[in-house]
This record gives sequence, structure tokens and C-alpha cells, in this order.
Amino acid sequence: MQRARIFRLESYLDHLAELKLAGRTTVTSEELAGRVGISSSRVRQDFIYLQVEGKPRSGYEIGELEMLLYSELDLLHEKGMVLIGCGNLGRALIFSGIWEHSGFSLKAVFDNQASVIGSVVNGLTVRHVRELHSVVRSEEIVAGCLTVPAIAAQGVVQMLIGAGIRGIWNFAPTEIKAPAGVVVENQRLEQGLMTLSFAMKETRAAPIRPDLENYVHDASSS
Amino acid sequence: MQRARIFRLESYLDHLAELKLAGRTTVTSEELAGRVGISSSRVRQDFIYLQVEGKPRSGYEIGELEMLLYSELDLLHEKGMVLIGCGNLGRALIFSGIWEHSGFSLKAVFDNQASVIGSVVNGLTVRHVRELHSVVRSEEIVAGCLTVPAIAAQGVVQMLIGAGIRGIWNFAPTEIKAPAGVVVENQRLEQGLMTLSFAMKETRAAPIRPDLENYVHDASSS
DNA sequence: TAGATTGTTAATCGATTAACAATC
DNA sequence: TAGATTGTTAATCGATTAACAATC
Repeated sequence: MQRARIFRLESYLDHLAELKLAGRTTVTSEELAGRVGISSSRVRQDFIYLQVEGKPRSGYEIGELEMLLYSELDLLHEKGMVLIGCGNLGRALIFSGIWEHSGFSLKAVFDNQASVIGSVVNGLTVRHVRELHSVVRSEEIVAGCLTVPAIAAQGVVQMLIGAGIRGIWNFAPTEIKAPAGVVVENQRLEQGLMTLSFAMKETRAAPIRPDLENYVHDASSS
Repeated sequence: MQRARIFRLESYLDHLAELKLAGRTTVTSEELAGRVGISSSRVRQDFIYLQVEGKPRSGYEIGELEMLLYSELDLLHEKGMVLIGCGNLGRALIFSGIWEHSGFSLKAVFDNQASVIGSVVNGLTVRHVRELHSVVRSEEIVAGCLTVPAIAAQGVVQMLIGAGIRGIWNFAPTEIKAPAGVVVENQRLEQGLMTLSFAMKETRAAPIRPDLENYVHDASSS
């Protein structure tokens, strides 16, 4: 599962940032493996793929690792993105800090409601979707973030693809269709809830030990 | 990867709903496999685990499958949930349709900002977090949805656990610690963005063929 | 030097697919 | 009946871990 590998790389980045914050400059495969919850050989194999070399005894350079992970995930290459759908979810994303080191830069925001068009959200003026095509073309936008209702999703996808977009981050709770060559990353929030529901059923009988010593880093994510 | 299985089950539910909407009452493992993008034997093995029986020639009963999937994911057993953090993201979730058939029922909403406390959001009055403990206890709440800033996350987790909660749906962009026995489902949005960044890098060279015939269901999700 | 940790290959594990007799 | 599809076992595949000589 290639996806599993990407999640590991993202998780490494997380922990490296934490270690760096603690003043560390190197880390061993063993320590990182412990934090992420995998074996140290898995970590070393991932690092070999990244072509980073470690040193026996001291481990790997945190700064070098971060650079190579950024590069592998293409996070330093800022790609232009537009967001369509300026409702609560759209606004939440616009104001959030996720754009930093994400590989994307939010360049424009669209909606089709007269009540929000023209308003300024975190420095971006909300435009009418009819301007989508020309903005995508003129500002070299390559990706779109879809925070519209499910019913409107496929229509906007068509517009985005017609304008030449190459990637879609979809929050609409519906399957969208896109031609081969256009990447779709679905962020199906309701699946997170269902997964929690299942997991809670599985552990229903387990006792809780709310002593702080029992606290563990939980690495589950989606 | 147990997580992969859960995602398959959720995906089956998705496609079964779609088939049902189209008036269908049965489906073969082959057809469902094609939609989800896996082999028919994987589907049949999943169904054996659910103890559902199909019939040669006609396949499986959609209604029966749905019931068993709901039951396996515990989606019919409505568990009380509270949401903490009534910002844009919190509001987006409160107003969203994800709660239906999710296994959870949103019972109360909390914040610590005087400006929102007392206001009504989709029928729920925003309360001060200091009431969290008593509400969780008196309304038999078992899970919490965390839509607070990263800096506040661990503090709220402590309150939730102190009040006896068993599951946390975490949207705060930080790792939170919880004792064994408390399920944490992280919804790290920034990871979705990074995954899109990586995927777009991988397909950068591929040509786009925006003919509608090329459109495919994209089953990626997180 | 001594020994902790890397780089790398082999062994293991689990998940997925192939195959096919049973059967509606 | 004929044949499509199930239920289930065996084969395959890929991912993870174990192991250990090389080395800083």
C-alpha cells in the first residue's frame, strides 16, 4: 500500500519537527520507530529510499531528513490552489494554518452566493464561480479544494478540469469523477466518524486507566 | 492492516447506497469489486466474515449487506457525542449531514469564548467548557469531537477523559495523548494536502484526456 | 578500542488474488 | 439443464520484521 508509505513519511515529519523543537539535531532509526510505532528496519528502509545516509552510533541528521522528506512529498514546490465553496468548512480551511509547508498556496476563493461574493476572507476576496476559468488560467492554478455541497460537486469538478487543473482535494461527501491524469484526494469526514464508531465498539469492554503514566502517543490518523 | 478493511466496509456501504438508489436489490461480488477497485475474492472473503450468504447466479442481497455492515461498524447504535470548539470548523461539522448513520448523535456543544457562549448553532446552545464534565456525566456522553486550536487540545482531552469519555475525534493539528482504552481517531487535514502534493508530483508528466468516457470513479479516500 | 547503530539481505507475516468444486 | 457465481483453499504478492556483518 503506497498510501501507507506516504502516511509514514508524514508521520516522520511530525516527529522530526517535535525533536527539533526539543533542540535535537540527530535521531536514530530506533527512536523514530518507537515514536511512530513501527520497526527500526522499516524506518531505515524508508530512509535508504530517500537516499539519506546515517552514521552508526549517532543516527540521522534531522535537518537533512526534513529536507529530503519535504522534497519527496514536494512540499517546497508551492502549487497554486483555488477553493470553491465559502461556507463554514471553506472558511475554516481558509483561516487554518494547514497551508504552511503543505506544497500549496491558496490563491483565490469562489462561491455562487451573492451574499458572500465580494466579501474578504483572510485577505482573499470571494469571487463568483463564473470567474473560475479565467483565474485558473491567468494565475497558473493547478489544484482545487472543493468545499461545496455534494449536489454541486461534480459540476464544479467539470469546471476545474475544463480550466486545466491537475489535482482536487475533495471535501464534498460524494464520489466525484475525474479523468485519468487528474489526482483526486478525498477527505471523507464521515468515514472518520464511522471508523471511530467501529474502534469504540471493539474496545468497549477495555478498562480505562486515566493515570498520566499510561498516556501514549496515538499515531492513528487518516 | 485492519484500517484497510474498515475503509473497504465503508466503501461497500457507499456503493450499496448508490445501487439501492438505482433500484437494485442484489449485487454480485464481481460488480462491487469492480466499483471499489479490488478483487471479487476479497469482497467474498469480507462478506464471509460478516456471515452474510450469497446465492450463485444472483449474488448478495443489498439490504441484508447494508444491515450487517451497519452492525459491524456499530452505526445503528447511536452514541452520545459532544463537540468542543465552536469556530468555523466546529460549525461546519455541526451543520453537516455526517451525523446521520454515523453511529453518533451530537448532544452538546462547548466553547470558552464569551462571544459565542449562549448562541444557538443548528438547534444546540453553545455552553461554557466548565459545564463539560457535568453534561458528559448527566447525558451519558461517550465521545468528544475536538475542533479547538492545537494549543488547547491536550487540556480539553484531559477534561474529556476525566469526565469518562471513551473516544475522541481529533481535528486539532497536533498529536494528543490519551490512556489505553480511549480511542483516538485523528483527522489530520494537513496530511490530506501533503498526500495530494505527493500524488500530483508523481503524475506530473501524465497527459490529461478530459473526454467524459475516460472519467473513472476515484476511490481514494482518507 | 568497544559497542551502538547503520545498511542490507533473508525470513516472516499478512493481505490479496487465483482457482475451482459446489450450487442455485 | 447450463452456466454464472458463490464459498473456500491454495498460490502469490508485497510489506514488515529479524538478523547480522560493516562501520563510525
